[in-house]
Amino acid sequence: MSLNAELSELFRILAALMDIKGENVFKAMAFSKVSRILKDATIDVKKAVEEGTLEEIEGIGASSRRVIEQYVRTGKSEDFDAVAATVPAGLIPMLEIPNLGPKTIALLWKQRGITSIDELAKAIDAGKLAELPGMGEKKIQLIKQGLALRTAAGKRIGIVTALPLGEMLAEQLRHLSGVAAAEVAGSLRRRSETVGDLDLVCAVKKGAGGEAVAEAFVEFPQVHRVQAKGAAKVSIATADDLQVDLRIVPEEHFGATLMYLTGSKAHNVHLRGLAQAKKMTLNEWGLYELDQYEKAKKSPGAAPAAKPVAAKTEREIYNALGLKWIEPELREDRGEIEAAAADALPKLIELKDIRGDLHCHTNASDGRSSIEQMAQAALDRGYEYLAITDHSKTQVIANGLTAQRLAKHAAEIRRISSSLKGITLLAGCEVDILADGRLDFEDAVLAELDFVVASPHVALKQPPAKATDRLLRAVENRYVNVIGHPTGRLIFEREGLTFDFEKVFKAAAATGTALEINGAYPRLDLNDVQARAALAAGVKLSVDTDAHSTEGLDDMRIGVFVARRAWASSRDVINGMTLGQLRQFIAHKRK
DNA sequence: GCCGTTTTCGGCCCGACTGTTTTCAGTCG
Repeated sequence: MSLNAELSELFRILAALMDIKGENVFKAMAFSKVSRILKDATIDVKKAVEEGTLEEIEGIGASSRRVIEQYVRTGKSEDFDAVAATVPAGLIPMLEIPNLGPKTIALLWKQRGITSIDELAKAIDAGKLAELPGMGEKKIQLIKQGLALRTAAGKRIGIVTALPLGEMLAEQLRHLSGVAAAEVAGSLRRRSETVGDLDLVCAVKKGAGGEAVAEAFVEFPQVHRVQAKGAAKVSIATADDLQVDLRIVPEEHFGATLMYLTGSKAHNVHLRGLAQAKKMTLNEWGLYELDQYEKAKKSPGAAPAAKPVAAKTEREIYNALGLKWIEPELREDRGEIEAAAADALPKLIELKDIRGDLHCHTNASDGRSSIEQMAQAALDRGYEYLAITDHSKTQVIANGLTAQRLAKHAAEIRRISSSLKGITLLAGCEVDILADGRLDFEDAVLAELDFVVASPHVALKQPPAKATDRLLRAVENRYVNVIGHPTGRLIFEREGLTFDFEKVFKAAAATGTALEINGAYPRLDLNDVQARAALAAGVKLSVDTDAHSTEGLDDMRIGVFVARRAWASSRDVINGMTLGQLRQFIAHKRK
């Protein structure tokens, strides 16, 4: 775990301890914020401490700074240890149990001496929870249910699984009578690489009731269990124990609810702060003048009886707050609100800006489709070019090409390319970056190719210093145009390489080497935060699919989501270039 | 704990739903 990650975890636990201790909730929120800041940070915390730049970071105050500084120097924090000594460590994981929160955990601890999940389970079975204040039979059953669910609840699913499900549910909602609009919201709308649950927003037309939609929704075939059902909100679980939350609102409030449910939480909190500064209040019903809102009559599930400043569309609400509309992918409170206020948001890349795919395989190595089939599929997707980049010889398991086979393959690619209209094939290779940074082919072999992707496939657990040298060596090779899936991580499966990002980004920018956003799930490598830091260092990105079949080319959509979350414009991405520009990019490095 | 053209003290985002409650606390997002 990196130092940033360790500290982020430390503050996450510190916030949890505050919650359980029943400290001021804002204290816990403050620590949570520090945890999030450290998780998102692409800065090197150690360096920030050494250079004294920690205090420039908003949200990190004197107390947190003291903890960070001591931890960086000594690997521990006395402040943290002092708090941790007062609360049993076993209580922290209990916070992950659905339906069980900090107040109840503290109650169980103080009144029944329960200090771990195991003890909780035993206490329930022994009937020891009865007669606690506020603890009825239903509540005990809820906690029991939560215990049974906890493994599933902590499980996140990938965007490639969640997106089709979410889009299908939204489409089913749109077909219900009285429904004006339905959209996916939540982290899925922000295109996070994984999601913990699904959020949907449904707008009903005037005169139509939310009850009917709620009733119809719980009858959808995907619904396995209903957890809560009101006229404004329904929570269900699918057969796979994925939670789906639906909000139902009158259409004139659709934008406010969509915005609220899209989040992120940090983004929303920041916006509500802005609203307050303007003597307004922002909630899922809309943006209201504070004095009018306070006077207005309110009842659960119904819009407050006040005229909102804005509510119908997201754009109106952002504008009323003095902001440009913010793309959902940016809503992480990573500077997008400040940028929106300054009209300095990037024009995010879109799928239609992509002119070609620069990393794919054919049946010459481990792909399933032929050169012709891949070329036709690329043409069908409107591409101007396609680089065919089969594996190099070390990838025996992937039927990697020897230099001899590669030369023949390249000739074949060029022959087919010259017979095609509307698309150019680039004869390339995905050459292995060996553990020591040597490439799997000599320069003389690479020099014969039009395009080279160099990727690490093995030795993905080597120490950071070695990994840094390894990648730098590949970056500095004049024939290497893209570093493919630079870390080699696989979501949920392996962490991949850690290396000195700053150093590698700097070298990539200086040499004219692009870094890949590999759109093949579960790679998504670089990830959003890394890719954004690369862009900030002046690096170009290459958004590719690593397709092993014609259908694999469709993963470009996912790759573009990651690029958008990295704040990338089309000009930041080499396969947003025309073929002529791309050839210049390649030639420039070879000079 | 953090922050400041509204504040160095006193605020800090806000509502829906459930359960145990006779008016609210806890959890969730």
